[in-house]
Amino acid sequence: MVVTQEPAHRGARARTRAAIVDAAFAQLALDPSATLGTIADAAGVGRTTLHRYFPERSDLLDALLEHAGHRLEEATRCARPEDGTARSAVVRLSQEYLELGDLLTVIFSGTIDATCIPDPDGQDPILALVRKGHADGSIDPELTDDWVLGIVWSQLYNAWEILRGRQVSRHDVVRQLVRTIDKAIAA
Amino acid sequence: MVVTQEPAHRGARARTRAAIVDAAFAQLALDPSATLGTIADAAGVGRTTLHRYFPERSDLLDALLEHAGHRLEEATRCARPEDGTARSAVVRLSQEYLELGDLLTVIFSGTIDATCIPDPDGQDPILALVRKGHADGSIDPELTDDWVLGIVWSQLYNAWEILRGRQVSRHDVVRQLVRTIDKAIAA
DNA sequence: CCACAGTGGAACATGCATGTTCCACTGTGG
DNA sequence: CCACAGTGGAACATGCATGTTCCACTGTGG
Repeated sequence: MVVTQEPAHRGARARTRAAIVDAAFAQLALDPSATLGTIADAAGVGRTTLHRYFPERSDLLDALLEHAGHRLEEATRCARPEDGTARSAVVRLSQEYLELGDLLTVIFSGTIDATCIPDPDGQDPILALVRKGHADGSIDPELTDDWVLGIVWSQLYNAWEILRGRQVSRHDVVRQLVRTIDKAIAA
Repeated sequence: MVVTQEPAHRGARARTRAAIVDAAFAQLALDPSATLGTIADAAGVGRTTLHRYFPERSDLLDALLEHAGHRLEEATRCARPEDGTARSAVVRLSQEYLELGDLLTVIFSGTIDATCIPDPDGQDPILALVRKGHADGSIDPELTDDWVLGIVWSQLYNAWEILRGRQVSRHDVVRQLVRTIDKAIAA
């Protein structure tokens, strides 16, 4: 019975790879110029092993980009962007994205270029919602699409920074994030 | 007639120094790990000259910190933080700070540590205003001091990014910045 | 016109991150 | 128990940013 390509070592390789990717997000969120050695240490693997999975730094960054793309897609799906007013969808989307944690910081800091993450639909899901919100009148017409997009991302960044820095309850941060974005973009 | 310590070369030295500091803000805003060579080029001086003014990278960063402190103080003074409600003062302060340009990006990105910039009064002027706003009821009591502070900084960062990236009128950006912060922090 | 401040290029030492190669070790599936 | 995938350390080459030294050049104030 043929299962997959690499029946035996698939588990180990996948686990090591995931550990490196996770550690990379964590370390690059702390410092965008984090060393490969630092990342390897954080992942609990040798630097040699890291290079075995990602021969060059850019290969690792590519992997982060791809991983980020999947996570964003998934989060977008969870937020059910089609339901209710566009404004309420933007708020729901923000909550989902907050779950992405360090990934937000890495995207926002420009360490990986999120504009290279095309949705399956081919465009930024938040931007699409903002346009819809301007059309259906649920989002402040005095604010441009770009500006509203910026509000969402910068508040997400802000929320995550507060969440990981000080000892604040996740619940309080989510409440304030939702409240802030909703107030700011409301028509 | 004794004027100052260095009558002749004061002008030249001061000008070169200022050019380096300005270029450093510009380049570090583009990339926090910008090379000293890049900064020297941008300043239109040789790398040797840069090292003559700032023997080590950290000396340059120290100078940026000090310069930022003065600019922030000046901007704070211009905003007349004592006038009107604390909320209106926060909005005025934001407008003044936006004038600081790349300095905002450099502070916000953590390239220089702004928490090391103590006001003459010994504390962050925005934070002081936020506390006052919570006391006088002009700022949303559902949002913590830290959160409101974060809103202001992240929106300033956002505003400056939009202003320097795309070709948008300063006027439109200021209008949206003021509107966004005012709406978000209003009680 | 001369002295001197200010400058920039060339050449160098140094440290450090990156990337590679090789080898010994470990654990697990057959 | 054996074969082999997976691993990590050691040792090395390389590139690049940093920091230093030295010297020739420029411009300006006296």
